[in-house]
Amino acid sequence: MVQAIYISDIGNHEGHEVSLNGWLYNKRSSGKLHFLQLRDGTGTIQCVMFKGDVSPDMFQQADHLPQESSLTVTGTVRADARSPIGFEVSVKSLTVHQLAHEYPITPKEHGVAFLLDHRHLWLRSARQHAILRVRSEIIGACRDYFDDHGFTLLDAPIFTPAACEGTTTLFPVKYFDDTVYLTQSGQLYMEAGAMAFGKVYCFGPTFRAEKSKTRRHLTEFWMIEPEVAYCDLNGDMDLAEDFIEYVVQRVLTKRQKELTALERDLPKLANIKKPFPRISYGEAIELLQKKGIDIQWGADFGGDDETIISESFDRPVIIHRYPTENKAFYMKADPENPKVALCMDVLGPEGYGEIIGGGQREDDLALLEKKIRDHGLPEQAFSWYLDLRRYGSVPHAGFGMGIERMVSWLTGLHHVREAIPFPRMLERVTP
RNA sequence: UCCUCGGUAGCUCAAUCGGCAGAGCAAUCGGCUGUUAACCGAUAGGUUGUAGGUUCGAGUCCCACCCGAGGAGCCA
Repeated sequence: MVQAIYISDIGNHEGHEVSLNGWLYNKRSSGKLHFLQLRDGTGTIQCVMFKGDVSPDMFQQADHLPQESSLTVTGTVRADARSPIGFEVSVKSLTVHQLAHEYPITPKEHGVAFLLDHRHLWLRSARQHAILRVRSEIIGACRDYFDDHGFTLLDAPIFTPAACEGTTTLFPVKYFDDTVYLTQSGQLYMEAGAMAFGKVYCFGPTFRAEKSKTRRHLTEFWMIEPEVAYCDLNGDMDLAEDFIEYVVQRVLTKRQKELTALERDLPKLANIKKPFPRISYGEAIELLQKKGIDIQWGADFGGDDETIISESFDRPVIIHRYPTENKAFYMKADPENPKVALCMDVLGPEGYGEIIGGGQREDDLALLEKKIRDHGLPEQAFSWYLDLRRYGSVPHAGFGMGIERMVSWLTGLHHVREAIPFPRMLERVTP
């Protein structure tokens, strides 16, 4: 019995006969030989079949293999300087598991709409493969970071009774005779967790029913949210900075092959090291004004404004202390200047926009009650949350990081839709 | 929700002023002993998003709707 191996492991089998289980990625023919590009999920390798080496039937069959047919190829591993991976397989026999129907995604150009309609097949292409392996590494790095720094994973619920922030649109779900909503953040639950465990994080899907139609938005995305008791805004920024540095450097080390395949500028990522520049909202406004932008204190940053700010630095920039007005009710006002909140955003470089948003939470019961009233929120729905301020309230802080935006930044994507296996967007929920 | 652009063969696109519906790739058949999005020859492939209207004649002009892409606002 010939040993079945993965293509990623091919280098350990030079000169030996092996079997490869996979799918036909592409095929070329030259009369008396066939070049079969076989992929198995770990890589792609060229399998060369000479007419004299196999039966006439097998050679004829190999000439009529549709793209993505499932195959087992048996042959001898041979070093070859012409191969991009250094090896080829000289085919001795071929088993066809299924002759694929005509495959819609050809090795030519396709439009985005067509590819998204065939997302379940698009995942097989080399570029998508590289992106999603980087995503997998990013998620692994995020979890390892928090696990190794004393955090406890505490899963937040997906069904929630009310808005976390009131302003953002939620997806209603029929829940027996009631209506509940798909979560838009696990934060409030993480605050409960921080009071119980000290340091916690959650990682799960998040839903926003905003009718956003931009390269940075999905209606369903994955967010990782740490929350730390006895932590202030500065501690929160320290955590975000250390966390991002770890994730970026780890992906750079372990997924260099994928990043190179995606033609990512590696030195730019290697440069992502602590400390990150930290500027206040007010300083960001001044920076924009100096660049000739007509913007006044109190205004929100638009996408273009964020890009201008982030392109002024060679690494992520932390912007802190935004105006309290228009910010979520749970954000703590700065005791030294109540017009601003102890919150922060981390903007990715190269115009990638907001990667992280977070800050210090309001820990005073009376102030929090007042803010809930001022925001017109149903006090009853937040009574459990207010308990956290009744029973041993302490300063605490946290943040949320959008996984897809991180993936987009690190892989250099133009749109977050490629950063998740099956994107959900306005007007697109299939496949 | 608003603004802009688009919808023609399975895919990517062309079709001049309103005048015969076209090409490349994929498919099918044939050729080639080193191809790298292989190449060469041939065959087949169409309700031009939908429904109205103008016209001798509409892929092309007008109206409505559907779908998609890009951007804005909002956010991670």
